[in-house]
Amino acid sequence: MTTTAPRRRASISDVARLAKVSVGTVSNVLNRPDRVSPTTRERVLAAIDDLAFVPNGSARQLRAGTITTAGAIVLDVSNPFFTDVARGIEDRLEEADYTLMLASSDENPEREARYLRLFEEHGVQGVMVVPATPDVEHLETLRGRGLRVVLLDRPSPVDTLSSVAVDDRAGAAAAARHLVELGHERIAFLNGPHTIRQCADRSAGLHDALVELGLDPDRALVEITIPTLNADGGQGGTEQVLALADRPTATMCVNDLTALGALRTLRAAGVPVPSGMAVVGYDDVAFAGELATPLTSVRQPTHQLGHRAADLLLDPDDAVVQVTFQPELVVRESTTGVG
Amino acid sequence: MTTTAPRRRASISDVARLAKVSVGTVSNVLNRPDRVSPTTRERVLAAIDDLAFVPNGSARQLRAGTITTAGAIVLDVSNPFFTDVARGIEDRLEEADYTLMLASSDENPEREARYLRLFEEHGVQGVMVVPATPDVEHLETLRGRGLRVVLLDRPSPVDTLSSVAVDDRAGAAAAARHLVELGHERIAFLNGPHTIRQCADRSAGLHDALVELGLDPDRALVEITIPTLNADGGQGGTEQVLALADRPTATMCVNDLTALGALRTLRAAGVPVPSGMAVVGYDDVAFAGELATPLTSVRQPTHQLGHRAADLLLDPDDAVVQVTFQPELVVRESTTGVG
DNA sequence: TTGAAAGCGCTAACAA
DNA sequence: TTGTTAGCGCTTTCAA
Repeated sequence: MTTTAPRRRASISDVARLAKVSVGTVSNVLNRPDRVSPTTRERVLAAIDDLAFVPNGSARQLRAGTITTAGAIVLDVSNPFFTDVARGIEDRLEEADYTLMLASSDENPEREARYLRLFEEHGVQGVMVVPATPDVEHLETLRGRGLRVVLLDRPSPVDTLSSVAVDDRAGAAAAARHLVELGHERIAFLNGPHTIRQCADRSAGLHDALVELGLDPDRALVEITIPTLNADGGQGGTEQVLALADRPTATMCVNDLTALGALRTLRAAGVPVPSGMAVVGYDDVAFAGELATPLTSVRQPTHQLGHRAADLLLDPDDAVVQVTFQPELVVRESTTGVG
Repeated sequence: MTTTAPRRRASISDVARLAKVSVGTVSNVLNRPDRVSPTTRERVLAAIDDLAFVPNGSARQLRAGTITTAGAIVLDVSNPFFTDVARGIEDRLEEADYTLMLASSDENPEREARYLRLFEEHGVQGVMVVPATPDVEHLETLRGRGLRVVLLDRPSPVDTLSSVAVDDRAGAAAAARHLVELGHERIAFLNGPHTIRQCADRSAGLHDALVELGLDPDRALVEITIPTLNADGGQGGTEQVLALADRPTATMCVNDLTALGALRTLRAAGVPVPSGMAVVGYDDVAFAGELATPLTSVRQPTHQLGHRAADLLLDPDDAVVQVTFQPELVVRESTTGVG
């Protein structure tokens, strides 16, 4: 084929003119073909083909008011945890013939706001968001304006917003209990800022468990705040842990990417895992079990999380529902050693 | 705050009425604030705030004709290779204040077509796509209609389309040479269908290298086609390799996710790596170096790939440019053993 | 079965 | 500086 110079997109009236019918008829061919006689329909379809006509979505939407598109904002698209969740969302949306616009806030509230605005401007049916801040007032406002809003991976702090979450306190507590049972009495926790709810909750879960087990958290726990929740953050955090005067014997990581960085750093420093330092991750991503030292991690039902979120977004009753899943500790050699 | 019942979104004329100005003035406040006197501007902004007015993107776009949004379609959002590429795209787009709509074709041409259509309907500035088929005619057509099109991770077969790619033949050839130098004379290749260009090219690169080294590809190479280019595919493919009568001594995988599945399967079967079976991956994703057996892999400049693609999409001259990056073999223990 | 026309919300040209 | 108005491309009455 020859590529023609880009020219104005054909519109419905171009089609109408070529097919010698009215625009209304073209629209009917598009939307209610049975109302059009076979012969004219044929003629119109031929014209559409001829002009390579693609209906203008903006115009359609402007007229119709709403569309079958939903938006999702996660903290980091390069984190397998979030892409697995996105996959769950997509799978559910596809059943309903909806499409997903996916964006990444990078844990930055301004980026989150920017995408939220973009989505709203484009009239999405609703948004699923992993909030970058504890504050969800802007999301309540959005809901007040008629958009569906579902909080992702975060229990709703208000009863006007639906949410789908995993019990982060329980997950972190399970990990802590496991470490204490193995005899660890001093634990480092590489965590993100507490403005991210998951981080705050996991920290609280650790605290709770330590107290419950009769340990003094102020003494048993060293929380190190890392700037980014990925391998680089894990590396930087681990360097700090290794420099600590009274070095902990175990490191708990806020997610598996962070744990990956931690393992890498420990290996480079010649610290054996788990005998020199036990390591626990969070998320149980696909590669966790295949690492040099298979990683003990807290598994979350990612796909289900996304699937359920999309389900709520599509709920015809627009009910407000809070769903909480339970995580599961998966024990591997990074805490128990070979065997 | 109290959540009010969802009602009709405020429009520009609602704002105008409340602020006692014309719609034109409201539009000016929004788009050319300096043309409006401070007092009226104040009044309009107050009204905007009052009504929680958000301009309707569809209407704006319908009027303006185009928007600062670009679309990208990759084969699989859960593959770190593609999310890293997406990250590169986003970073470049953000500089230009563009936003990205990301979608995943799952290697399915129909899904690709569906998203392409969605993007076009929504008037995106352009699309960056990793095509699911060798055929790019539909993309040329799209370009003929005035959309920017950049082929991602795939050299353009035509001179009307820009592309950003990595030399897949060279990457595969380097891996093959490495294996042959280590003494392997029978190599399994877990590959996807040749309808995916990367798969076809990597296969060709392997062939080339073997011939060049004086080996008979028909004897030295066993290509096994896997249905999905992920860990599950790698597992299934490896099971087939292990069942082969004349078992190869090395397995080359079309990507690292596939290699992950291969390593898992080999471990479960008690086959030591690399002494029982050498393994090579492709992409050199973040975890490749941290696996139980650190993975030899072909590194690609993912972030650059995306960054450059977005760059071409935004090019004011709309020039047609074909960019090819060179990959780099990263040798680790999955081929050389401990040491 | 088909056509005519109103109008979705916005921008931009022009007038006042 | 502000207001008026045409029109972007489409869907949807209502009439013919």
